[in-house]
Amino acid sequence: MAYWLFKSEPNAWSWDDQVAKGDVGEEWNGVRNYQARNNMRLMEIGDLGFFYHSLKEKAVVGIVEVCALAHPDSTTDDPRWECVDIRAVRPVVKPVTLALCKADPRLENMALVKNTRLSVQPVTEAEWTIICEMAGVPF
DNA sequence: GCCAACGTTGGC
DNA sequence: GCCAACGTTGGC
Repeated sequence: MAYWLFKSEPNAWSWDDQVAKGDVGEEWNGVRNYQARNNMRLMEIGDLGFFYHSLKEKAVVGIVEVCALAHPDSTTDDPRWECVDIRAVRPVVKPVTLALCKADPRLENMALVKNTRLSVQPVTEAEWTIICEMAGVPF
């Protein structure tokens, strides 16, 4: 069981869009970055992730679960690009902002803090626990 | 809207 | 295989 973080611009694909897909979930498509793709190839069914809104909001707003392994990205014919499917599990009680993560010395090595441009990132178990606590989510 | 950071591309 | 140029992301 591993933990991840999925970054999205809310005007392109928001938490509400994700929730509307229900348990069927949705492809996390459109990723054109090798590091992000490689992370998705490592994912297993049932892995959990944070759903993060970039730009104006800059906060973790929900919890998602991987519900399909990496497969070709349907938005391109280029065989290099693959993606997983994810489904919404539950919203957070309190959004955890980037500023909060930066302010917590336990999170200073988080990819979210150190590598702001990576759109699909690994999250350590320690980071997962800390942010779930801050978010008021029982995981 | 600007700019820093980073990734990718392509010429050599 | 190096590196300059360029494009994109995302925080501010």
